[in-house]
Order: sequence, then structure tokens, then C-alpha cells
Amino acid sequence: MQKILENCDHKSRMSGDERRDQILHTAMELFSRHGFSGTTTKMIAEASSVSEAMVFRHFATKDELYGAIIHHQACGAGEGEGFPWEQCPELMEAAEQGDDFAFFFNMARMAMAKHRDDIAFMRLLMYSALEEHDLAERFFREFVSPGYDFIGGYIERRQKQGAFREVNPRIVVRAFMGMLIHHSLNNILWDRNRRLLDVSDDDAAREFANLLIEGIRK
Amino acid sequence: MQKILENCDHKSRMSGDERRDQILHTAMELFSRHGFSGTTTKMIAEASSVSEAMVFRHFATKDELYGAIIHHQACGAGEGEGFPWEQCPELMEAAEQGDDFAFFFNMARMAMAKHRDDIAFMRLLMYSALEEHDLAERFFREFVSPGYDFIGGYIERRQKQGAFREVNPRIVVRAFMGMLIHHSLNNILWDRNRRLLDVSDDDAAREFANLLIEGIRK
DNA sequence: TTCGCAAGTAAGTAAGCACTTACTTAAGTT
DNA sequence: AACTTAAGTAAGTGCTTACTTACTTGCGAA
Repeated sequence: MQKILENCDHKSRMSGDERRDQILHTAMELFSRHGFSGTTTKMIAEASSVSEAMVFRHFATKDELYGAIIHHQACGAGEGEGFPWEQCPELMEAAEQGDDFAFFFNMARMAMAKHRDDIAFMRLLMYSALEEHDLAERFFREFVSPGYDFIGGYIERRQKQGAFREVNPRIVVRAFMGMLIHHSLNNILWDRNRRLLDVSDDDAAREFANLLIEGIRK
Repeated sequence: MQKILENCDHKSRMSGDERRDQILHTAMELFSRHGFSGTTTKMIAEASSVSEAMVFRHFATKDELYGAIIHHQACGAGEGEGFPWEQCPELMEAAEQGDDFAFFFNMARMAMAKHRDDIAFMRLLMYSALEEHDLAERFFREFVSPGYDFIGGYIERRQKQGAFREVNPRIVVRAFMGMLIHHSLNNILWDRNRRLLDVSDDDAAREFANLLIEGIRK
């Protein structure tokens, strides 16, 4: 009778690692939708098509499961094979050559693309910031903080070259990140049907970049 | 024996309306800290120094209590006696006279001040956006959307007067709101000890305003 | 002074929660 | 074919949850 369900996208009997992974991903999806205390172990088990006992065989407690998700995500997103901006050749080239538009445009494009196709992660991040779980602080330390240094460093260099006026570079970074993140958050959380503003990510990225460059040009 | 606790900031026996209000505020604080499902009716009762039965005498269900908070906040913050920007004379004057710096600076100052001294409400708002309760949509419709119209309208007028270059005004509003809200959210949620950026609200408001004005000036 | 009624509680209830136990089933090895 | 081992489950455990019931207390008006 199990056979009927067999090719329903999940095998009825998996190897330990496969099942662990599957539970991890299912749980991450659920936590991101309902938060930590809004997600029950029963929900996780059902969504993974196993009994609750299996969830607890792989993860001793609900907290440990949450911790494993955090670790998984932090490794994947945080550092893995270097920072995401280091993976974008156009961006690194723009940074070297002092091509301001290319720098800020690609930065915005990249960030917004990442947000767009990892909505679950963004929601998880917001929940964990509110609930004060580790993920928020970890993400902040390992990813946001270096990001500030990277962009802030670029601005500082360009200021020394006389291209940008004198402003606290960190405030400029905050302003720029604010545009990107707020725009994504709007699209994900507040204005999913784009009633306030309906523009492509590319258009938004272009205007944000222009705005910033004109804003700090000497 | 109750007498001892009497002047402990809360009377031991209140009138119905007083108690209702007290429970409402206590619950709002707790919901904002732990979210809806992270807050128990027992926690609410204890924090209000009454039995759980009293909570349910005033609010039939936990959902109804949450709804009452939403209603209370939406009325208080949303429209009450007009929009907050209409309450700020400097701002309205700047809007009339086309004093760009005064307009954006005061807007930023006002918004950030509001965020700073209603952290509980901001957290509640974030939670309700994630959990998809009404508050988020209501706040959006009654407050954010008119805000976009107000700022967007100002920019459009100044464009027609030839002061600002041609850009989609809504994108500019998004960028500006992004700076403000992201900055507040950072201070409340992510970087409470100001490791990334430690500036006064006034300095931030000034720079955000400058950045925007320079960014769209003709 | 007393009496009605609203403010208040102690002690529930059934359902739901995270987590466990004792057992069964399937896959790989020799 | 027999045996080992790991994947899997059904049916719990005790505790917490939202919510109730039956009762007690204290204040204001007559």
C-alpha cells in the first residue's frame, strides 16, 4: 500500500543522511513561515511524511533542529566559498577600476536577486531577529558587518581619489543597504502585489545606484 | 495581606475599563516581544497581576485580545487626529515653500523619533507582517500608502518646478523610506549596541536628507 | 447597614505540546 | 537463508495550552 505513494517525489525509505536533509529543509520552510514557536514538531513530521519519532531521532530537541538550520544556512550563505560579492566578477572589476555605477548597480542587483530567490531565508532571518535567536547575530557578524566594510572601504577610497564628497562612509552604506533591503522586504512582506511600487529589480537597482552616486558626488 | 502590595504601581482592584486597558497594554508589550504564538495567556495574566480568568472575562479569546490591540494601535497610530506629518508644522511649511532640506530632514527626524519611542509597536508590526495578521495590512493601507502619496506628491511638484530631475517619484520615496526604516530597524533589531554605525538620529536624518536631495537635484 | 453586582479567584477540562518507549520492517552482508 | 543494523512506527508520557466553571470578595448606592 506504500508502493502507491512511492513516486510522489519522496521515497518511502531514505538513508539516514537523506532523511536528515529532508527534515532540515522542511523544517526551515515551516520555521520561516510560522516562526519557531508557531511551528510544531508534528507539523514538521507530517510535512516530511515521517513520524515525530523520526524527527527526534535526527535532532534531539526542537532547539537543536533550529540550531542545525542556522548552522546550515550560516555556512551556506555566510562564508561557504567566500562572500557573495567576491563571486561576482563584474562587481570586483568595478571595485578595482572605480566604476561607480557598475559597482553600486551590480551590488544592488546581486543583493536583490539573492533576496528574491531565498525568501524563506529572509523570513527566517527576520523571525530570528525578533525572537533573538543566534541566526540573526551570526548572520550580522559574518555577513553584514564585512559587507559594510567592503562597501564602506570602496567609498573611502573614492573619497581619497576626490570622486566623492566628505561624508561618513558608514552612513552612506546604511542609506544604500536601506534602499535595497527595504525594497526587498516590501516585496516579500508588505506589498506582495506591488500596489505601492511596481518596478523590475533592474530598474530599482539602476535608480538606487544613480541616486547614491549623484548624492555623494563631489 | 493584599494591602502590602497596594502601592506597587497597580491597584489590587480596578474598575472594569481600567483593568481592560491594563491587560491590553501588558499584552501588547508581550506580543511585541515574543510574537503571537510565543506569548501565553498565563504570561499575560501574570504580567497583569490577575488570574487568567480575568483575561478571558475581558477578551473572549486570545485572538480577540490580539485583535483589540490591533484596533487600539491602528486607531492611535493610523489616523487618530490626522497623519503624523500633518502634526508637524515645520514639515508642512517646508512642503508649501519648497524647502527641500527642511522637508526631507524633518520627515526623517519625525519618522525616526516615532520609531525610537515606540519600539514595541515596531516589533509588533514586524511580527504581524511575518505572521500575516491584519495589523500589517491595515497599517500599510492607512498609513504607509498615504505617506507614499504625500512624499511622492512633493517630489512630483518639485520636478514640475524644475528643481528635481526626471525619476519615478515612487522609487525615490522607496529609497528614502528605506534609509529611515532600515536605520531604525538596525538600531532596534540587529545592531542594538551600535557596532556598525553609531550616529545620532539628527546626524543620520541630516545625511539621509542631503543624500536624497543631491541625488535627485537637476 | 445591607445588599446587588461587578471584580476577582481556585481549580478545573480537553486538547495540544515536546519528547520517549517498545516494537516492526526493510536493506545489505556473509 | 540467516543475521545485523539502521529506518521506521504506534502509542504512549507528563506537562502546557487556551479556555471554563463554580465560587468568593469588596465597593457604591439605597
